[in-house]
Amino acid sequence: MLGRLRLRSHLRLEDEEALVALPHRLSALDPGTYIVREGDRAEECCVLLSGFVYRHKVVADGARQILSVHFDGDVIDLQNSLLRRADHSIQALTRAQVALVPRQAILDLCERRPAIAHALWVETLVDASISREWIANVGRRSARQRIAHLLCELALRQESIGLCRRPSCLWPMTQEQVGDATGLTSVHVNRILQGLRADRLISTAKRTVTILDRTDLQDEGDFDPAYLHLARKIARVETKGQDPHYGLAMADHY
Amino acid sequence: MLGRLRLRSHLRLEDEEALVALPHRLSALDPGTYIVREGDRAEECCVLLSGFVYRHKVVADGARQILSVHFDGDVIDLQNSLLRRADHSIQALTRAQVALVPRQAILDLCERRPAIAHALWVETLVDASISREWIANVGRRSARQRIAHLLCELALRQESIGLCRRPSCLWPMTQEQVGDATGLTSVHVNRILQGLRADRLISTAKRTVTILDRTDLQDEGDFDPAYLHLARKIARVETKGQDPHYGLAMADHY
DNA sequence: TTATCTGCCTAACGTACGTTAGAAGCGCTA
DNA sequence: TAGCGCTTCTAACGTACGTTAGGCAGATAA
Repeated sequence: MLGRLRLRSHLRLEDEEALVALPHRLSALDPGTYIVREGDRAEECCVLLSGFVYRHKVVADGARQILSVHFDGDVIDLQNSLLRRADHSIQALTRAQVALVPRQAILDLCERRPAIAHALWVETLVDASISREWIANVGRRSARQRIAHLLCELALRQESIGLCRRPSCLWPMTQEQVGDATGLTSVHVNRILQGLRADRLISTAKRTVTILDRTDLQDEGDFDPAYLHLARKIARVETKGQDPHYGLAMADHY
Repeated sequence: MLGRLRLRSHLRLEDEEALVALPHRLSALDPGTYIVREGDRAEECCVLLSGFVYRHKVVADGARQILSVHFDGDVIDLQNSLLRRADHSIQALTRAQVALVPRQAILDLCERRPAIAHALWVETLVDASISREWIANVGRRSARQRIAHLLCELALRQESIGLCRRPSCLWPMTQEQVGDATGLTSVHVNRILQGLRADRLISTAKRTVTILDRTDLQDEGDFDPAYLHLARKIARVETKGQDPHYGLAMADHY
């Protein structure tokens, strides 16, 4: 189960056993629960087993900025646990299950097994790459582009781990949360989403989006998946429009 | 000289010698020169010895978003060289000197010396932390806050490595570049800078800013230096208002 | 000196967003 | 079935920005 932390680096030896053997405790979280609060000194590192969580910061006037959204298998706070003082909060978006690993255990493991250190490092680099794309998204794109881009990212990331099947994906965010992720207000998010629906780009059902025209939506959102550093295989599948369980990722980096 | 890559992690043993011994070649760059272009497959990793560089992305309509600004001692593309395919460009802002290290040499060194791997990892984590702060800056703060925040960040980071002395710091960016970093237009940047000058918060001379009231500017910009993960020593000096050469950093994470 | 460039600055005008406030719908629970 | 809370949606109005289009000053060069 913990092995599901699916390190994407396919440098997988019997290092995997060492990972599964890490001491940890499981925890189930209700929506809205804080996993880490800005300013905390984290002693444990958190691996997300199921559900959605997001990171966020709060600025001067109380406005919130969502920094990233995570789901099954993501290691969600290497950042906070290695740098010690958390510079942002992490909160459950849906009901979620996490495994908490003592940070020292991870550090020791990294020291003993360079391959694992490398794999985790790569995870944080991809995470940073996504952050950079978000800077560009929020800084230089129109509201419609921002939301289309976010939709494409979440859909593709979910597909890459087999969390959803092709035209549809999970979309547990409220419009207010979408606004917090894109630097908009919920009112404006509503306007834009209606526009995307009217233009037959997406349709929404309860906690789910269906992307009616992938190519068009990617164009609308100026979305180029390169920044996700997914495997070539995924990219190929994408163009062929098949519908398997993907279950792999990350081949670009070696 | 290369030893100046001053890894901030003060976990410094004779690992330092191994770092200095890395094979590398030096290169001098004119302003505007590209070090890496989005989409490149980088074979070398770049350490900035002197001068300013910035990372950026270009979005659909040709607008540019600056993602970060770097100066002396920063390792500026671990990201691009470890993930192989560059997801953003890196460009010289001023005349600059860089050392180029073959990426394989770095990987080998990391494998042999976990302490170095750890130190570099921490660098990338701090880099990611700064990116997250920029998301919040660009997504949820007003134009005035964004610019004040950027000023505070660059000033403090320069001080932390002894690049400038207290009230003033280097400011080699044009107003257009400030706009590209904050998601604004150069016209509006000009308006805001004039406002900050009128309010006696800053004054500018050629390629230099003087921060007339640090506390006020930090308040204006909603700036809390925690996300830079600098040493406690710096934070202390800051409140006492002394004026030494700082020359250290990064103590939070162990 | 004039020429050219780049960066700074100004002004008039336009608009993609935000703000406020509330209604309508949808699931809970009782 | 009523009641509650949350989310979606609507509408009128306001504004912090962007856009366009220059003019001006300081550098560098011929």
